[in-house]
Amino acid sequence: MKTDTVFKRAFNDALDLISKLGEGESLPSENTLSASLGVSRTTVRKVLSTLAAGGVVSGDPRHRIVRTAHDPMHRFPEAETVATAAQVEKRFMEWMLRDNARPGTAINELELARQFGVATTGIREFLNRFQRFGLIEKRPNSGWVFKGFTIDFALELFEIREMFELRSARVFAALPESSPLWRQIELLRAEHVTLLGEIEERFHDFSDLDSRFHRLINSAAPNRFIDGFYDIITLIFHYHYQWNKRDERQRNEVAIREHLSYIEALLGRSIPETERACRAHLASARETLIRSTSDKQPATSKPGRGR
Amino acid sequence: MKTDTVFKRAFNDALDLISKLGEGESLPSENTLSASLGVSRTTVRKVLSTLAAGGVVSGDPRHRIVRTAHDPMHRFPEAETVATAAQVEKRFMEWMLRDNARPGTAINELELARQFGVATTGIREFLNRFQRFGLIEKRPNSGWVFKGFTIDFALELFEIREMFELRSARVFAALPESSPLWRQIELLRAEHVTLLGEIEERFHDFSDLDSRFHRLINSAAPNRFIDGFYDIITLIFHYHYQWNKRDERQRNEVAIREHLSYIEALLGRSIPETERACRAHLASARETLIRSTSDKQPATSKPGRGR
DNA sequence: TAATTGTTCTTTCTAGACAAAAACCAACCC
DNA sequence: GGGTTGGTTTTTGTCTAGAAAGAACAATTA
Repeated sequence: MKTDTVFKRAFNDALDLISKLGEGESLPSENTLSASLGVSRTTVRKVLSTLAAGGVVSGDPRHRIVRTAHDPMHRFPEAETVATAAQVEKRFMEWMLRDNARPGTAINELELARQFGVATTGIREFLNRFQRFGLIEKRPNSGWVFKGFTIDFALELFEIREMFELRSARVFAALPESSPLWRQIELLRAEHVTLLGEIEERFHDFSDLDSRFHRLINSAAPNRFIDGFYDIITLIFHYHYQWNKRDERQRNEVAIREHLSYIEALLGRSIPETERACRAHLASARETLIRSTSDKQPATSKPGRGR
Repeated sequence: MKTDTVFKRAFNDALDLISKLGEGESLPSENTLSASLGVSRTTVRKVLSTLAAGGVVSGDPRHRIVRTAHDPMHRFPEAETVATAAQVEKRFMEWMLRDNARPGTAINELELARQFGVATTGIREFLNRFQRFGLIEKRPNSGWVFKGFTIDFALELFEIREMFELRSARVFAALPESSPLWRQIELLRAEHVTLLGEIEERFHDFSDLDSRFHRLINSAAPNRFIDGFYDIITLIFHYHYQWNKRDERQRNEVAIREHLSYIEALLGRSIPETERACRAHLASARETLIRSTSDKQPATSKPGRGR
């Protein structure tokens, strides 16, 4: 059966929305709500009827009115608002990065399903999508092998990343003056400067800024395969940095400064300067990642199930 | 329920194997058969008991003997020996490339399942794996959109392909004399020369040779992401050329000659020469692909299901 | 008549079931 | 005692089912 996480998240969002409205104010139409909550009208109607049943909005469908803006119904817990698929991703990344799974470990669909509390279908679907990240491999009729979050993985990842990023940076630096990207990168520079000023409190915010910066560079000449590759980078870094807090503030400060020289070089329209700054930044990012790879020997227990 | 395609293929292979043995000869052990048929011993035992029931081999398990080497039991039809997943791939590629699906077409899991005669699960699994090929895109809770086998796709594909192949070719040309790859590429050159001599009859064999050649180049410095990208190339070309027979003989002849100059350049250890030959080959391959892309306008009907 | 709500139909997501295939363990045997 | 076969257990591949979410169509209201 499908979970109703979409409904629950929409319901919570609707409560937020209502609390911004005053008491006695009228609600927007179902279509408008559908757009602002990002769900279908069917779900909006379910939310509205739940709200009406709880006495938060008044009855007339043509003219719904907010009854109690504050102290409304209780929200659904955060955990119930994420789809199974998303939860599987989170739990798997946790298993892999935080629990430091050994290279060569056999992945058992059934066991993971039990461990994560979902059906095997959900695990299979995730593993199939995750395959492209190069960290697992399938043995037909047998199962999956975890190849390990190793130095090799980091090196291969960064070899491609450097090729792609240099290519995009060169294109970016050669962009015509009329390109709207110049304005966007100046805005991003400002964001970097601001964040640097408040680095002590806000260093966690760098992760998102980093992703947006690199994706902006790539947007100079869009290529779906490069975009797809950046999904890998983003996912790995997102989870990796969530569980590797060592020197986080300092690492991020260094990275921001590297970004700033990189941006300066781009704004200076100098391709050699850009390349230098880009290479320097990627080299230090690579070092950070390598330092935390679990480069143990492959598990001594039978690797997978050989025939 | 699981299909028994593994058993049926193993059974057919076992018949082939037996026909190579004489009548009265004794069969290898279950373990040996398991290795040579590429299935588990469980499946081997099922095959053996079927064979015994059909009177093809004698009874004593410790010493099985071939009864009738020729005129044995009837083989299972080819179609029953391929797993559902593989059939879905074939049918989908057919739908996409041969039936020339329009860019923007919504992909309906249920409809495809009905059309292909499999359960929706099979379709979902395929689509999830196929997503990385950059030809489809997912709308959560809604469905998939086919982005089209367009000129843009071909251009983006070849931009990456050129980056990867030039990188690998440069590494290859700089390989030490002691590398075993030099011997391998000489063997491949010989295969090219042979095929060129018999091009009139054997031009279909080029597809496989092409794939092996490019994968050899890439093996000079293995990178899982490049390997993964070559899976895309291989799949696209495999199916594409199966349904685009126009000028096939001539196209392949040209490609073989290009490969040969490419190989000569590599054997000459000349990086500039190698780059030139590599670029020339990829440019003509790109032209071929572009010429056959379905570059129609996106379908005018609602693209996907917007909210 | 254009936007809004009501109703119905379709499709996606997830659980659950079950045979096929693999893996494991025990007995056997020159 | 290492290889071989006989049972048993575990896991994978695929189908079916059913509620949630989306989409389409009809009715209604201003």
